[in-house]
Order: sequence, then structure tokens, then C-alpha cells
Amino acid sequence: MPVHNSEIAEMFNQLADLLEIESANQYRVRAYRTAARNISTLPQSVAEMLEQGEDLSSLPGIGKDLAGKIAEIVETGSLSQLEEQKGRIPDGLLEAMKLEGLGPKRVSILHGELGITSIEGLKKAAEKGKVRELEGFGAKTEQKILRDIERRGAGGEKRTKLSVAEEVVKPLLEYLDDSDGVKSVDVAGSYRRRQETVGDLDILVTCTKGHNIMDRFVDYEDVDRVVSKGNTRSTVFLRTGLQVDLRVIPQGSYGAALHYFTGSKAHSIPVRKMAVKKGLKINEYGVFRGKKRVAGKSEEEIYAQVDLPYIEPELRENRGEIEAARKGELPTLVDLKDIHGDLHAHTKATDGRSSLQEMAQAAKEKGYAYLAITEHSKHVTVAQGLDAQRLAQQMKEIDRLNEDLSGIVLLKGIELDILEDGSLDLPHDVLKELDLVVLAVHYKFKLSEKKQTERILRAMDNPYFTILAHPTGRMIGEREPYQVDLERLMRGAKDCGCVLELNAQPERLDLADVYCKMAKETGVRIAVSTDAHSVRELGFMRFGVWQARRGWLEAADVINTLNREELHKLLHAKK
DNA sequence: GCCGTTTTCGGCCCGACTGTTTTCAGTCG
Repeated sequence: MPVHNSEIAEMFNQLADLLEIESANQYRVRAYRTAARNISTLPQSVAEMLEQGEDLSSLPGIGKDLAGKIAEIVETGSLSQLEEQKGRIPDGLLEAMKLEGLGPKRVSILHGELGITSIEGLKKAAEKGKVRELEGFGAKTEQKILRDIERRGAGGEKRTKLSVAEEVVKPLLEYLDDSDGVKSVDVAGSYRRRQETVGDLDILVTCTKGHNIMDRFVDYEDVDRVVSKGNTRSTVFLRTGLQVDLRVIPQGSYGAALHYFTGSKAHSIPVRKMAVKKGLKINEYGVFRGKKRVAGKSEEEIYAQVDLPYIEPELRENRGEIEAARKGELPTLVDLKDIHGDLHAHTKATDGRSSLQEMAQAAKEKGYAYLAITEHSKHVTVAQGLDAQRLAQQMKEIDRLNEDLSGIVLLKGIELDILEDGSLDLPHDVLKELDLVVLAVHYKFKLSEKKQTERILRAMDNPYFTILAHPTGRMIGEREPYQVDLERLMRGAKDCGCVLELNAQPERLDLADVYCKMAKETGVRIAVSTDAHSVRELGFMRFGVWQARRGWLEAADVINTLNREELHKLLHAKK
């Protein structure tokens, strides 16, 4: 089993924690964290790069030393330096570092003065009042530690899916916006970058002088606990467990603050370095030459100071956007208004909840030109997938309905199961009557990477194949993707003119952003599809488009930006 | 530990809030 990038990143982060507890040079610590961050966001496997003889020290933030450590991890599955450090510092202290208000210095004191080695031990010491007696600690810190231990026992921290965050954010924004003196309210952070999950929410407001937005914020009905409250920054936890930071920003600094708090950190650092080279300093208040602020009102101003055009939030991950901006080669990202139809939807005939008519009507109201009905095929028994006879019946219904519809056309399709050996769940003479065939893997997720890849490649190699649905089968936070060689899959898709789906269901968002970018670079086009099981779910298109934008996709990379005639030509080109 | 139109040494992003202290260290983002 090859070592995953995330495992290497985790080891480097642990090592950074341990070094901090031992008061190592802070820049050395930072180097490990930077390396961990860079590795975890690489699209390709570091283990594979190594296998192919690539020089890892060419990666950003990886020098000779860390390249050697990665090689050791890939070869042996562990890192001797990490094991040594762990021998000196108990695991419990790493856990304790995650508690609110406890960092390396205090954890080190707890270890040295009280001999704490575990959360359990820390809890006992705090209950006996031993912690408050230590220098730099007090009664409040002790209480906070106890509270946090209790809280974590109940749940533990988790990232929140973008769709869930959206539900929480909307009423909160309305609440904040709906008070006199508030001029603007915006969400920054990973939410604005439309990352598939968010850790916390960063909300920025501007308001008239003297207005106390902070009082209103901490009074919000969903606030469970106020962590801190100041004049310009407050932090609360909502009942859902989501952390929300609110910052009050002076108008003249709004762009600078928006840029700063949108991040990502990986994007901001090189931008700030570019400023330093020009004798400027960028912080959340503006761009400064000496003490004089030279920009700050808008993000455009900030970028202009370092000779860059505006960079869309979805691109700000330090995945080449700064270089592209410098060369004037930024993509014009696909937009929701470019979308002319949806190519994956279900109805009551299988596991959907709306009728054909309802789906057609809703799609028409969205301004779509087409909607593909793609029910499950018979192998998916739990969804009462269609056999040849029921499919034929539905096709007749669609023909009848199309005669009555104006402005939109329903396309006849199927979400056809790929069987274990790569053969298809319905015969070719049935498929040839359809407008499009969406192929999908729903069973046998545990095949080896080689078998899974060949299974799908074989399925692609049939004349009716059009789109591969949810290409990795992942469910965010629930189910890992199945093992598949995506590079090989994409080359195969390019050879046979197949399209990959970006499934817009918020718990799938499959293909992930980095793979969308890989598809684009390979020359494979993407269908952004909702896989809607109801009228409401047709609205999931926005999540798909956001993810597509994070994957650098332009309208020309996405087939459902085509008009009806262009799409028809594409779908019939293969036959 | 990384990095270099300041290149083999000397920098490396920095401000707000809290708690404990009485001028500031630690933590956090």
C-alpha cells in the first residue's frame, strides 16, 4: 500500500508540534508545517513521484533534508526522527495542544512541572486546582481546560460541508445586516473560496462609528458560547458546533481585510513576499510604503500594487494562479449563468421524489434548454433501477412530454451500472436508442486500483458511453474514494472522447478540484451535473460550478454550457 | 529547515485578544 500524501503531511505536522514543545527554532517548525501544507494539496502522489525518480526537493518548501525524510517515510512507512521525539514526549501532550488556550509553551510547563502525560492526567490535575498554581496559568485557564476536555469528549472537531455552512450563514448574515449602521457584511475565508468543507466562518463587517455590532453578534440566538469579544474581533461557537469570527473593518481597509481573511494562507504568503520585494508591506489594513497606506479599499487595489490582475477567490490556493496572473494567463472561470442544462437527474420512476413533468418544469424555470433524465439501471435494485422494458416505457413518456414542452427538451438517458468485469448493465441495442449514457460504479468499491481502473476503462470502450458519473465514488467525510488511477482514466477518456462528471451533490463534489484541473490539462471535458433526485436538488448546480471554478474550468471545458444544437452534435459524434 | 535579480548567510508575516501581569507572554488565525 503506497503512502498517501496526507500521511506524510500528518507526520510532518506532528513533528512540528513536538519540536515546538521542545522550544525548537520557530522557523524550523514553520518549515515542517509549510512542507506539510504543500504536500497535502499536491494533486499527484509524492510516493509515485519518488518511484518515477523525480527530485522532490524541486517541490516548494521541500529541501534536501525534507526530501530525504519523505523518502524514508515512503520506504519504511515511518520516520525515525518522529519516533525518537515521540519517545521523549508522550502522545497525550500532542492531544493537549489541541485544547483551547493550550499551546506548546504551556503544555511544556504542564509536562515539566506537574508530570502531565495524558488528557486524563491533565483533567485530574485541573480538578484538584493544581493547574492554577503554575506560573502563567490562572483559575480561568484551568476552567477553560476542563470545559474544553468535557466538550471534546462529546464530539471532537470536524469540518463542516459547504452546503451546511451555507444554511447556517444565510440567517446569520441577514441578522447582522438587519441592524442600523451596518454598511456591509461578507463572509471571507474558505467559505468565500468555496472550499468543499469549511473549518470556521470569518465574517467581515463595516459599520458607522459608534455602532456596537459586537453586542448584537454575541446576542444571536444560535450562539452557544462566546470565546472572546473585543472592539474589532469576536469569536463565538454556534449550537451546531461551528466557530464564527466577526471582524469590524474600517472602510478604507476593506479590500485589504477581505484579501487577508479570504486567504488561503498559501496564496497570501507569496503575494506578501512580492510586496516586500517592492518595498511594500501588506497586512489586513492595507498596502503600506513605510507608514503611508498606498492601497486598501478594494482587493483589485491590493493586487495592482504587486502588478497582478484580480484573482478570483476560488483560485487562491497557490496552485499556479500567481504565476498565471503574472503572465496574464488566468482562466475566465465558468459561471452559473453559462450553464444551459443538467445532464444527470432522477424521477419517481426510480429513487427520485419528483415526477418527469415537475422536473421538466423546474428546469425550464431555471432557464435551461435541456434536462437529461438518467434513472438507475436494474443492477441498482435498492433504487428499483430500470430494466429494458421499463426504460422503453419511460422513453415513450419523455417523447410524449417533449411534444407538449416548449423552451426545454428532456433528453433520454440512463445512469448505467458498470458491472464488476467492466461490462454494462443493459444491452447495446437498448443503449443505442438513448441520447446519452451516464456510466457509474455503484458496487465493488474495494477492487484493487488496477482492477478498478481497467474495469472502468473497459466500460468506456463502448460506442454508447458518454459521461462517467461521480468518477471516484467519494462521499465527503463519509466514504473514501475507491482506488483508481485517475491519470490513466483521463488518458483513456481523452482517447475515446468521453466526458467526466463533476457531480454537484454537496456531499460528493466528485470530481474534486485538483482532478478537474488535471482533466482540463489532459484535454478531457467535464459535465457539471446535479444528480438531482428532486426539484429542489436541481439547485445544487451552484456547488458544482463553484467546485469547477476551483478546478480552473472555463465555459469551454464544461459540456453543459453548450446550447442544444451544439450538445446534440457532441452526443451524436461518437455513434 | 527553506530559500536566493539582496545567493551559501541571515532572513523568514504579523496584529488582536486573553489572562495574568503591572508591561507582556502565549495563543490564535
